[in-house]
Amino acid sequence: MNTLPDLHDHAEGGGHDHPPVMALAENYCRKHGASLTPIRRRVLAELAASAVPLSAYDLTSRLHGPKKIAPVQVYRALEFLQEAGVIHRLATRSAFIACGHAHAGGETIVFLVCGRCGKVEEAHSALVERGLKGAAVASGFRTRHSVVEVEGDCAACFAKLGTADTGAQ
Amino acid sequence: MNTLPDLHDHAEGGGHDHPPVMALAENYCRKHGASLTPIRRRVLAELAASAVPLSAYDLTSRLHGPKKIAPVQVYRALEFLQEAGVIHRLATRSAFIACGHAHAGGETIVFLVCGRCGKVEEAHSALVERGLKGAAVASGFRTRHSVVEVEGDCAACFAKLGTADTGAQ
DNA sequence: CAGCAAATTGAAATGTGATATCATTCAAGA
DNA sequence: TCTTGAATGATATCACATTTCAATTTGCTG
Repeated sequence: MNTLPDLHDHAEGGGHDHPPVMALAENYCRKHGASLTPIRRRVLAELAASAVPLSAYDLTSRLHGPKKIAPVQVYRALEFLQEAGVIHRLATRSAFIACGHAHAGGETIVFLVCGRCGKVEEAHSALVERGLKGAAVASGFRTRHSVVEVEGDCAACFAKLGTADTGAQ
Repeated sequence: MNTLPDLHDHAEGGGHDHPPVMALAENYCRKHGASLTPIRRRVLAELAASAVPLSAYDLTSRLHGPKKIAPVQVYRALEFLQEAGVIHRLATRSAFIACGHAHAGGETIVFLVCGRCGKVEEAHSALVERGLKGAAVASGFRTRHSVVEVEGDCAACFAKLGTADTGAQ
């Protein structure tokens, strides 16, 4: 029931050992002659281990171990990881999530963001793609990329709510 | 050619005298026993007169006349105007635009944001609505609201580009 | 190995976006 | 007039992001 096509959870199977997104990152590095340096690896690992999006400053505090890490360093890692396609930034939250799925280039991702527990799942929708394309064409607009973020209650949180407050509107 | 249905420009017809959005705001105030105070009016007027989205701090600097206005006051005005539905916030820009169209409640707006000139137009798409609804239903997600922002080149900027850089990918 | 260039990291400061708190002013109604 | 609620003014602070430049590491290439 939770394995519908085109719908992915961000819990990474609860794995905090070596989640698939790590392999994706390593592949990217191999292909591009880049390197998954300690900072980048740690940032990605924290994101992959988190059930919810983390802000750059969340990451900064989680990463201060023996050596102190400044925000700018976290931002640099985040930039790299975004280019590698293994993390996404949620504009509505100013926060980041790891993403273990390989994305076809240019495909628009629909982020379903739970306003209660903060969890995010990704979805794809051919209808949304076509709708966005249509809107762009209608105005002669040349799309570079699209941001689609839906805020609401995830299934789990919705179920936890009493029937009060849930029905109307 | 530029009057296709469901497609609106934000130039407000170049009007900086008494754009339609002012009338909308006044209507809202009448209906809600609220008042379009000087600060609110000035913020809205600046937004209505601007061809591009303005940040809260853009507005703050434009508004400091005889009396100095602090950011928090601008944010309060922005909050009020958002509730009135006469301005929108662009999450991808952290900036605000005035909007002279009456929006049906709950309708998702597609913002087409030009990365070159900064201008924004609004569009609506039944396909996008249906796609988002479908994605939500597939995951048992209860939508509160959706953010859809498309970044690219508007028709005018696209036309200005040489054929170089414009064709492929 | 020496020397160089490019990539990465470290460090400090600053810029930008948004909110919290509390005191003051102002307008409308009892 | 008194009171009350809305709006404003002022200050501080939090949160998010970038600029700048120096130091270090890495991987060649001679």
